[in-house]
Parts: sequence; structure tokens; C-alpha cells
Amino acid sequence: MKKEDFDPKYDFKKIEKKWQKKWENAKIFEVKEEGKKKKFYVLEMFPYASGEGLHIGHTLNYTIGDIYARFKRMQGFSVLHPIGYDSFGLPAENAAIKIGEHPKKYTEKAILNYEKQLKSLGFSYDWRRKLSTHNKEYYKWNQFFFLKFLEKDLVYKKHSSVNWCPKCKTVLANEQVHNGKCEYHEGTEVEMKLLEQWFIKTTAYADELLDFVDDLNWPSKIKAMQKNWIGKSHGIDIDFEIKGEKWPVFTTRPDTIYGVTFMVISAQHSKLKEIVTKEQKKEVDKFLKKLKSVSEKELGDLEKEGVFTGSYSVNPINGEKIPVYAGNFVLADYGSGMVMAVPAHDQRDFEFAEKYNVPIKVVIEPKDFEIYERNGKLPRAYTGEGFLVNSGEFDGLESKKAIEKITKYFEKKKQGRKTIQYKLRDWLVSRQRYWGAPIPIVYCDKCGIVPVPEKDLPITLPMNIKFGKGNPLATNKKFLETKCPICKGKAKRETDTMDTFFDSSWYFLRYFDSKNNKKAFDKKKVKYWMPVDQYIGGAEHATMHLIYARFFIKALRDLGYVEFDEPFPNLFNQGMLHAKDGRKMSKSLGNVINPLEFIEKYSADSLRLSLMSFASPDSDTCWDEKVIVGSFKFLEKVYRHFMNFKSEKGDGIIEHKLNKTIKEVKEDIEKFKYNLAIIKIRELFSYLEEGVSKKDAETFLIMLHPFCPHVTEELWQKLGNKSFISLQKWPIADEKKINERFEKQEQELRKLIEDINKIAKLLKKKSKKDFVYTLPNEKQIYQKNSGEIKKRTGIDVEVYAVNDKDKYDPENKSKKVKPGRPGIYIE
RNA sequence: GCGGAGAUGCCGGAGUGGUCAAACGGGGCGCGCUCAAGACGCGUUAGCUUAGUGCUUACCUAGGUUCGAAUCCUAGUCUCCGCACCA
Repeated sequence: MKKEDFDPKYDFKKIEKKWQKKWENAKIFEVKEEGKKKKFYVLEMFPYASGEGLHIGHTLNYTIGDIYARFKRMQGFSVLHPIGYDSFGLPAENAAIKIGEHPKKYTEKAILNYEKQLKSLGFSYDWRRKLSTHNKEYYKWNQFFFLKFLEKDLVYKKHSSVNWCPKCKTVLANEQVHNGKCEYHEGTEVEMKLLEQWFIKTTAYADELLDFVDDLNWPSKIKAMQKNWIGKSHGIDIDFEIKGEKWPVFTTRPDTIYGVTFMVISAQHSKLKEIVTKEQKKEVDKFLKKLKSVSEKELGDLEKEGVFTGSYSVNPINGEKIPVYAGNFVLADYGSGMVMAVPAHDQRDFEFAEKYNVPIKVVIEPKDFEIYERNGKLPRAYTGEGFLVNSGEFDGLESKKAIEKITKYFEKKKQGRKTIQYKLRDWLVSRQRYWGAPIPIVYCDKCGIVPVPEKDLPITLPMNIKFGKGNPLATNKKFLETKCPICKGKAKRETDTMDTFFDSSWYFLRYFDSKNNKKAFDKKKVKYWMPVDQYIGGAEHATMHLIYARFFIKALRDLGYVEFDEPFPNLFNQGMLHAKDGRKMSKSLGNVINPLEFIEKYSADSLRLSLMSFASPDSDTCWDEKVIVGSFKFLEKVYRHFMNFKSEKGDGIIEHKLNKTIKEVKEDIEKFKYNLAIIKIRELFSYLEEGVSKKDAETFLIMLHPFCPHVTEELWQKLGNKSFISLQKWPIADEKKINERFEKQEQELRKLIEDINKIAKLLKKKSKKDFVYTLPNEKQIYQKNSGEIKKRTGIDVEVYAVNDKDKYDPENKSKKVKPGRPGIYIE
């Protein structure tokens, strides 16, 4: 056997490559289902395969996960820690349009790049299980599940509006719309267009999705966001009559019904045309044409605009005739897409009424203050509670009470129904794009909408396509033209592809079986590994991905594919790492940090350690190169120490410190307080430097290992170990050896040194020697530490007990002695 | 607009009723090592005061609860984040 050469210099490049290779060759991170060990599934949200490569946010995310995975593995769990790529999506398509590169090529290049980068960080993945969602072996199962959902009545088609660029002749994502203009054609206003699109009935599970939130061990802010997203509210549907037809309108404030002075129907409402009168058609069309994209983000600063439809409605409570407007601030998908507007008591309605000179009628007045200005005008809507006025028989009622009474009134007259409304909308999965999983549907003139039979899956994306004129699938004859599975006649394929959130809603199940071409996954394996024991990712997924995935699992459960309710019972959110200037890192600001650069310069271990040292992993922080320099210096110091390591016998303080650290580090890691764990490990090291046994030194390395896996493997081997430190047992604290007395002594010593330094400074002359007078039972401790005292004060020291007869004490300072606080005399 | 999070010393950040002038890291300053610099080691880093003491002012602002508040409550200011076709 060849003896290993150990470089006295910390040559991290060599070390890191060496261990990455050894881990790979020994397959130590590959796991399978087995009975002996308890399983533990650590999962980080998989990356979107962008051409930009791994950024620092990914690095942070995956480092947090890897530390946890390594920690759990050392605790004796069978840890599944997989990685894959979310590889369908818009950016690949943009690249195709901008630089003419095929999305597949672009994506696969990106994946190769990611893989190299991930490996250079030393993550302990089971690489055999990797997956990419753009592979047909993967998206075949997307199509399969889509069909299953269709069978279960969880899929339907409906008209919905999209952003349309008349120059591109294509649908634009919200992101591609800038100030209402197309990102490719600056002078072109984006229009709204109604298209028939595929929806998934996520609302069928609204209640369950909401109820289960409480049981999840998730950050409370994410739970709050989910609850708000689902947005259950109690209210009433009130029937308003327009053109002889009943229009139910949802409101949570029936108490303001007498204050309704107009109605607003969403400009995107599919039945808007039915309301518009001949006289107003031109006006309405003009308005619709200039309507901009309506993402809810912009809804806030959107100028509220509308146009009279020509129709009137009747207020069912008092028979008043009220005008109906079409407006840009009403959501078509929420409630019935129409609102009763009460300008006196809703700010949006108020702004609209002021702008279009619609009357404002106050029907709620608070008891203890005046809502009007001196001139009798209402400065803004009053949205609080109060007492009803101008409300007929309900006058004087308190608003809460009035809600009850008026609801009852309508129910009795059969003009209204108590309802529960969710903000959660059904999931629009249609995308008019190429780079996604084709929706497995065929349109036949005779048979109508026909699902593709399972045996014909996957419907593969054609590779030979042209970009530039709308969705390339729609212009690709080979793809488009097909036979009807039923009548075998001519038919056309659906050209919409699936939202990439469909891909990411079940990828965590595919890892168990990523090569299985008979099934999406093996039910037994799912049963073994699921649920994910620890999910880790950014808060940007608080709602969408995490709602869709939760929905997906519930739907799969009811289809009999899985047997659990929630995929991610435990979730951790990492914070955002901002650039040094405190702003978000972005290419356009030029403040992006490339992790590879720092791996090159300071090592992957230093980068990992520094990322965890900035702050608690869940808080937002700013990047600063100084931190990684500090981490690097620490590792250098550790490396040097172990290169010259000699085993020595440790004392009680070391035992105490070691066991206390073991105990606290475990707790800190479990709570993801990695920053605190690192502080304690670093502190422990300063004790080790004074000499410890080999075993204690090894324990230190084991605790440092999850953070800095490469250098700890190297030093572990240097100490003469043949096995991997990656597979060592996590130490267990011996609580009996933890003795807080040592901690107190430590503090007292520090205080003494501080005092000596303080006095020495006050003396304003060079001190020659100091004399320390202690209680008799403390003398030994201070005597033992006299070397330390000298080192840290720079002055020779002599320790006496107060009762020593021959002590030198010219100023009688020994009378100042207190327990834990010796007297001091300096000359 | 709706919803969420946060504000701590020169900086980054721990701390969430007393043990707090507040961990740890960075920076500054001083000292040691050295021919010298870097590296390294040690000390120090709110103010006044004092041979190691005592006092004052301090954890966004203003009130409040309490014997006691960085920590709990109320109001306000500011910052950041999410909002459904980016993923």
C-alpha cells in the first residue's frame, strides 16, 4: 500500500478534487430501500436549468440541504438526497428566438454546466437518480397524469384572457410585458385576447388545502401566505337583474347594499358582450382595445378605468336603477366577475366614482368620529364598521348585525344565498409555447375533443421547428396533423403545452425510480421514502409551487397512486442573499456573484462555511467577500494544526467544552441555526489548539465535516483513519462532563485579565509585575492559568492566596478579594 | 390594492422578560513577534469617572404593561419580499 503524501500547505484544489472522486468511486451516497436503517429524505427545490448557471442563491440552498443530509447520514439514517433539473420553460425559448439556439441544446448545455458546478461544491447527492423534466421519459408521465385528472373530472376547458402581441402574433408571459408594451416590440401595446384554455380544478381541494396548512411544520409566514392565497371568505351571492337576466354578485359586505350606486363587470368577462348595448358598443370596444395586461402585481398602481356598458341593473333591495360599467380593476375569475360598487365604503369604488362622476352614497357611519370633511364631502371611502344610515328598515343597525339580517332577508326572498368564496383559482395549465410538455389531446371534427390513449404516450415534442410566428407547434404540420384515436379520421393535435409547474409538482416522486419506463414511480418505493422529511427552498415558492404540489399529491392520493396527504410536512426557507450594495443581485445591475470564482480562489469548503456564517440561513443578508476570507483563514489554521497534530491528554475544561459543543451543535443544526453551530465549533477549536487527545480532535473534525466535507476528509485520513469521515457516527454528548463551573471560571479569568489591563493602562508607566490575591480555594485555578494571564496581559504574574503568610502586598490589595474576583496589585 | 417579514453598537449579525453595554465575525486602534512588511498571537473598541469602581446614555420613534423591557402590548415611520403566463 502506498503511503499518502500530505501537503503541509492547504492545497484545497487538490484536496477537493481528490475527495470528490473518492466519494464518487466508492458510491457512498447511493442509497436504496432497506429495512435496517430509518429513512430520511432531504430535498432541495430543484433548479431551473438556466443558461446563466449556478448562482449564489442556489449555492446557499444546496449547501443548507447538503449540511442537513450529511448530518442526518452521520446520525445513522439512510439519507436520500437527490438532484434534478427543471428544464422546460420560457428562457430556453427566448434563447432560441434571440440567439437562434435550439431550446434542447441550450437546456442540455445548461444542465452539463450545472452538474459540473454542483459537483465542485461537494454535495452528497445520489447522482444515479438525477432527472430532467424535458426528457420524454419524464414528461410522458405529465401527460399520463393529465389524462388521469381528465378522467377524474379535474380538467376542463374555459375561455381566459392572455397577453397578446399583435406584432409577434403570439401570447406573452406577464414577464414579457413591460409597461403594457411587448418586450420585443417597444412601440407595440400588448392587447388582451380571449382564448380557450385548459384548467385544472385546484379549487376542488381548496378546503383540504386550507385545513391541512395548520398541521404543517413550515415557517409561519409561508403558512400565512398559503392561507391568504387560498383566501376563504364568507359572504353572500346577491342576484342583480340586468336585461332581464339574473346576475349573481358576490359580496362580503351586504350591509352596504343601500350604498350601491353602480356595478362593474370585469373587462375580461366572457359574457361582457351580452351586456353592452348597441349605442355603447363602439365605446366599449375602444376601451377593451387599450386594456393592458392585468397581473395582480400591477393592479395596485393601476389607474382605475372603465366604460359605461349602456345597461342598467336594479338594486334588489330598493329597486333603484344603477348603471353597469366595464372596468379594468375587477377580476374576471373571482366571484362572478362582477362587483356591486359601493363608493362610500370601498376605496377602489370610490376612486372610480370620483373619476366618472357617479354618485357616492354613505350608508355606514361610525359612532365616535366624523367621516365627512367640513365642506360635507367624503375625502375617502370609509371601510370600517359602524351603524347603518339611509338603509330603510335596517337603519341604526350595527354593521356586523346588519350583515346577518340582510343576508337572512335575501335568503328569505330567494334573491341571495350565503356562500363561501375562495381567492384560489383553478390552475390555468395551458401555455401557447413550444418548450413544454404537449397536452395529450386531439381535436377531431367528428368526435370533438379526444384524449390521446395511454398507449400512444408520450406525445413527443418535434425537434425540427421554426420560431418567430407564434407557437412553433401550431405551424409544424408533422406534429399538428394526426389521426383521431376514435374514428381514425383526420384530426389535429392540441398545440398548447403544460405550465412548467406541472413538471415540478411531482418530480420528488420520480427520484425513487427515475429510470422506470413502465410506471411514473413504484408505489412501494413511494411508500418507503415519502413524505419528504425535510424540504428546503426559497420563499418565492411559498404559494404557487407549494400549492400545486400539495394539490397534485391530494389528487394522486384520490386516484390511488399515493397513500399520504402532504408531500412536505417540514419546510425550511433560506433567506435572500443580496449583493454587497444591499440590492438584489441581478445581471442588469452588474452585481451578480459567481460562486465558482470563489471556489477557485478560496475553496468550496470556505465558500460553504462562509455562506453559513453570514447569518442565520433563514434571514436575508448581504454578500461580503471578507466573510469568505475569514472562513478560509480559519480552515487554513485548522489544516496547519492537524498537519502537526500530536495527541495530548486533555483536561476537564476540554471535556466540558467538547461535550457542551456536541450538545449545542446538534441542537443548532436541527434548528438550522448553522451560523451558531459554526461559532461554537470555531470556539471549540481554540481550545483544541492547546492540546487534546486524538479522539477529541476527531470529534471536532466530525462536527466540522457537514460544513466543510473535503478538508475534514483529508485531515481524518491524515490522523490515520482508513474509512470515510462522511460515514462516521455523529458524536453524542456526555452530559455528565458538562460542568458550567468551567464556564464561570473562564469568565472570571477573562474579567481578571480585563481588570489587570485596565489598571495597567491607568498607571501610565510600564508595569513590571502584577500580584494576584485569591481566596485560598481559588488559588490553584489562577496559578494554573498564570501562563495564560501573562500571555494576555504581557506582564509577569504572581498568585497568592490571601492567607499566604509570605505574600508581597505593599498596598494591602488582598483585602479587596471577593469570590471569583481576586485582588490585584501592579507595580 | 391585498398579503407577509423585518429594523440591535463603526459594519454584518446573535440574543426574545432579570445572569446584557449585548455572543461571534469583520473593520479600526494599540501591543507583541520581526531588520521590516504581510501573515500570526494578544489586548481594546458608547460617554464620563475610578487602580480593576461608580454613574449616565443606549437595541427605529412615541406611548404603555411590569419591581424590572432589546425582549411583552398599542400607535407610527422606514426597508424588504410575494401576488397566479419567470421559475
